[in-house]
Amino acid sequence: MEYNFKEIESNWQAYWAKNKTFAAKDGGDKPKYYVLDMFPYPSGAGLHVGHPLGYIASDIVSRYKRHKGFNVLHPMGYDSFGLPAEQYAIQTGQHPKITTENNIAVYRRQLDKIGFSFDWDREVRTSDPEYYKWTQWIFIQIFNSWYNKTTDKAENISSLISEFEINGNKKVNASCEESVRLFTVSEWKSFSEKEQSDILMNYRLAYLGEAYVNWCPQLGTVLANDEIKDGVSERGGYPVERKLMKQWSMRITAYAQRLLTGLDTLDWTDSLKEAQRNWIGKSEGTSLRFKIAGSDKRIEVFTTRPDTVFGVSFVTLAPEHELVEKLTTPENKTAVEAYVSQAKNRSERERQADINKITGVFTGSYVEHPFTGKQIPIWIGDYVLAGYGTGAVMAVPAHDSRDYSFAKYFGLSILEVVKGGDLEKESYDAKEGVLINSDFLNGLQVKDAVKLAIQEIEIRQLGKGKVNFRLRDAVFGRQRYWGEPIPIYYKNDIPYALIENELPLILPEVDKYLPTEDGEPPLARAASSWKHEGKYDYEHSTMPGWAGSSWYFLRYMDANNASGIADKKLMDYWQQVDLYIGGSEHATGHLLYVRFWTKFLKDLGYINIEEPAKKLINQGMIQGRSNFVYRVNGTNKFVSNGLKKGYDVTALHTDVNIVDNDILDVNAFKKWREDFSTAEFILEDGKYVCGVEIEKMSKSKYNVVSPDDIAEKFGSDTLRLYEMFLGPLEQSKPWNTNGITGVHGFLKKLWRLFYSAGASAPLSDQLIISNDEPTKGELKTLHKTIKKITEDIERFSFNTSISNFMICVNELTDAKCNKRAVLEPLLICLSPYAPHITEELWKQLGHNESISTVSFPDFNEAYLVDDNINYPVSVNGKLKFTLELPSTLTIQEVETEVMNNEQTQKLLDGKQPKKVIVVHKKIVNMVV
RNA sequence: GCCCCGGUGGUGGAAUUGGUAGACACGCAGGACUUAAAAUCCUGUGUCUUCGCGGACGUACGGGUUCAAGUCCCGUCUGGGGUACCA
Repeated sequence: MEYNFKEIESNWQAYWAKNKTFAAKDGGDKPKYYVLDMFPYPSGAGLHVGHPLGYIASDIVSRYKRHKGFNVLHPMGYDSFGLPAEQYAIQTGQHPKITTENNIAVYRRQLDKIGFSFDWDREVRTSDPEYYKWTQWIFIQIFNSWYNKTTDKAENISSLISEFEINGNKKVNASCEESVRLFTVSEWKSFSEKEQSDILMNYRLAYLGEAYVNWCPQLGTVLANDEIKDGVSERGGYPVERKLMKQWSMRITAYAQRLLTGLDTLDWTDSLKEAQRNWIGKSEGTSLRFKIAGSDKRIEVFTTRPDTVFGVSFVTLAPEHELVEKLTTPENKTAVEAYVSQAKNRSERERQADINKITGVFTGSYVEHPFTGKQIPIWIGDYVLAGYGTGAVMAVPAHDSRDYSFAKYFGLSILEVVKGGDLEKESYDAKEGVLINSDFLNGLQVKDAVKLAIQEIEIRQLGKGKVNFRLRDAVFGRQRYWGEPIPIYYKNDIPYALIENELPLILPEVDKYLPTEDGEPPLARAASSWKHEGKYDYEHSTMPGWAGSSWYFLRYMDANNASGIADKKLMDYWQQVDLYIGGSEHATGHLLYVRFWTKFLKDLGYINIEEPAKKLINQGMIQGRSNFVYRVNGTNKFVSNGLKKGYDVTALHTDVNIVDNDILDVNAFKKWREDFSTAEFILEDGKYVCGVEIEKMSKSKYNVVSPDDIAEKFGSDTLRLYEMFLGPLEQSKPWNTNGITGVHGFLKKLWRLFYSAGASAPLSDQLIISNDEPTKGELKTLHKTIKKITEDIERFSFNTSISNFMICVNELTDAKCNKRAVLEPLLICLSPYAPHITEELWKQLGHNESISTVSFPDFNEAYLVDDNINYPVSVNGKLKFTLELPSTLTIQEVETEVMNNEQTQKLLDGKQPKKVIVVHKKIVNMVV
C-alpha cells in the first residue's frame, strides 16, 4: 500500500473533530499543562508558511505532554479587532464584521489542514460581544480602582473615597497625577460632584487625562508607540505628529516596579527580559530644586548624577515646561516664543531626523546654585523632554554628552568636577573617578559622592532621593470604529461607568467608518440614536488593539462563561500559562500589558497568579526567498542569471511558485502574466536560472508560499516536520523548499518499515509486521531514539529530534526490522511531530484508541551501553593509542585498567602521572 | 550611541556540562534497477597534499587560559534584532 497522505490526513482530521479528541478536561487527577500561542489577527491574505511555525512547535509540546500524562489546555482564537478590516471597510463599505468572519473562516480551514490539536470548543474572538463584554467589565474594574502604594496594590476607589471623607488626602500614598493638590475633609465635602469626579480622575487606574499622543491625521486616530515605525504609522505609512489631547489612559506606571521585579520569576529569554527592563527604564537619582533668582519659585530637576552638582553651569527646560512663559524676560520674549512654537510643531519624526542639530534659546532668567548660590542661566532646549522626569535638567556639560554639545554650541562654561576625561575633546560621562572642585565632595569616588550628595540634598531639604521610570502611562482611547466601545457615558460632563448588567455595550452601526467631518471618532456618527438611557452620550472612542489580548489567556479557561471573565475555580485550576509561544515583536507591547492586567486582576482577588506566562519562547520569523528574472531593457527577452552581465537588464520579481530550485518553469512563466506570453529566453545550459534575494514575505514580492500548497504536494505531516527541521525555533530563517524532499522521504521510509520486506523491496498490500523479539541492536536503536527525542522536546530542540528520527529509521531499515515491539514505541514518539501518519499506522496495527491517548515510552539505559568502548588514551592531551574496554566498567575501574595496560606503561616510561582524567567514558587523559 | 543575540563545508544546520568538529538533510558526482524516465537503493563528498596508506590545516580575525577551546576570557571585524536626546 502506498503512503497516501491526502486520504490519511483528511480522514484523521475528520476523526479528531468528530470525537473531540483534544478537548481539555477541567480538572481530574492528571497534572495540568497550559500551552498557549499568541492568537493571530485574521488578515485578508490568509496564512503563509511563516505563521504556523510557532503553532507547530506548541502543538508538538501539547501532544507530547498529553502522552506524558498531563491534562493539556491548548486553545486557539482570533485577535479580531484591528485596523486592516476597518481600512478595508472604509474603502469598500463592507462591514468589518463580515470581512473578519470571512477571514476567520479561511484561517480556520488552513489551520485545520495542518492537523493541530486545538480544543476548538474554547475558541475566542475578541470582537465577539460575548467576549468584549468582559473586556469592558475589566475596564470598569480598572476605572473603579486606585493604586495604594502603602499596601502596594490596586484597591477599589471606594476605600479612597472613605479616606477622603475621614482625613482628606494628606495621608494618601497613591500612584496619581503629580499635580493633585491637598484638601481637607471639609473641603472634600464642599466640592461639587463634578469637582469630586475630577479629583478622583487623578487617582483612577483608568483615567481621562491630557496626554501628548501620536496623532495621525490621515487615519484620524491616535497610535501607540509600537504602532509607529520610523516616524510613520505602521499601517499605511502615514506621518504622525505630537498633539495634546484628552484621552483615556491606563496608569501602568503604578505597576512599574512590580513589572520589573516580576521578570526575575520568569523563564523568559534574557534578551526579552532585557528589552522589558529597558522599556520600563528604572533610574535612581534625586530630585533637586533650584531657586529662581528674584522669585520664590523653584525649578525642580531630576538627576542620576547628584555627585556632579558643582559642575552645573546652566539649567535647561523643555519647550513645553510650565515656567517657560514666566521666566522669559521681555528682551528675550520674541526669541523664546518663536523657538517654543517651532519646537512644538516639530513632529517626533523631525526631531529624530535632526538628532545632531542643536537648538535652544536663553530665557534671560537665572537660578541660584543650591550649594554655592552662584547665578546659573536658564535655557530652553528641545533635547529635554516634557514627558520625562520633571521636564527640566541641571546641565553638567563636563559629564553629560548632550549638555556638552549644547554648551559648546552656545559657548556656555564647562566645569570639570570628576577627574579622568579630556574635556577639550568630549565630555567624561563615566561613573568612575575622583571628585574635584566640589567642596564637601572633593576626593570622593563617584559612587560615594552620589550617596553623600543625596544625603546632603535631603538634609538641606533641597530635594529627595527618587526613582524615576521611563515607562509612561498607556493611552487607551482610539478614534476608530472597529474596536471595543469604552463603557462610559457622560452626564453633566461627568464620566460614569456602566454597571455589569448593562454590558456588553454593543458597537453601534454607522453609515461610514471614517471620523466625522469635525474630527470626532466614527462612533459619533451613531450618536443621535446611541445614548445611555436614551439621553446621555457614550464615550465615542474605542479601545486599542491590546485590550482584548491582555486577558484572553484567562478566557480560554472558561470560554463560554456568561457570568464572569471565567469561573474562579477554573482559573485556580489552570493557573498560569506553562508555555507561551509567539513572535518577539510583542516584547514591549502586548507582553507588558498582559502582565499589567494580570497583576491588576490579582490585586482585586479575581485571580491568584501574579504573572500570565511562566515560560515564553519567541519563534523566529520565516523570511521569503524571492526569485528574480532579468528582462533585457526595451525587449521582451529574459536573460538567465549567470549571463546577465553582458546585458542592460531590469530585475523583476517572479512568482516563486513557478520556480524550482531557482530554475524557472518557462512555460508557466509565459502563462503567469499576459505581457510575458511572448517572452523569449536566453538560457544557460538549457535552463533559465533565477536570481535570489531574502526579503520579508509579502504578496507584492511574489514570494509568499502558502502552507496549503505544501500540504497539497507533500502532506501536512511533511510540512510540520519540515518547518521544524529548518533550524532552531527561535532563529529567523528564509523559507526554502529545497530540502523538503528529505523529510518527505523520511516519512516514506517510515511507511516502508510497515509495508515492505526491505529497503528496496516492493510495497506490499498487507502490513508486514512480526511479533518476534527484537535483537539487542534494534532495542538499542529504539531506546537511544526515545532518550534523544525526550531530551530534545524538553529543551525545545525540535530540529535535532527530527534528525534523530531519521537516524533511527535508517538504522531500522538497514536492520530490516519490522518488529512490533520496536515500531510501536517509535510511532508514539513520532506522533507529536507527524500525527496523521502515526495515527494511521497505529490503527493498522490493530489499535482502536487514538495514538494520542497512549503513554509516551520510557527509555531503558540498559539497552544503550556498548559491549566494548574504545578509550583513546592520551598523555598531556596528545592522543597516542586506543584501548578496547568493556563499557560496564566504572570510571575508577577504567582508570585502573588503563594504568595497568602495557602500552600505557610504555608511554609513561616509568613516570607517575600527576593526574588521570576520565572524560565522557571515552577519553583518558594523563598529566605527567 | 547604548542593550541583546549571532558568525561552523557548496547550502540549512548538529556538537546538551570545555572532551574524537561537520551529526542529519539538501545539493553535487558516480553506480544499481529500467527500453527510458520517475520513484527507490548503494558509494563518495570540509580544504590542501598523496597513486594509495597517510599527513597538514580547519568553527569570522588577533591574542589568552587549559592536558584539551566552536564552546571560557580580552581585543578587533562583521551580520541581525531592540531602543534612543530618558537627564
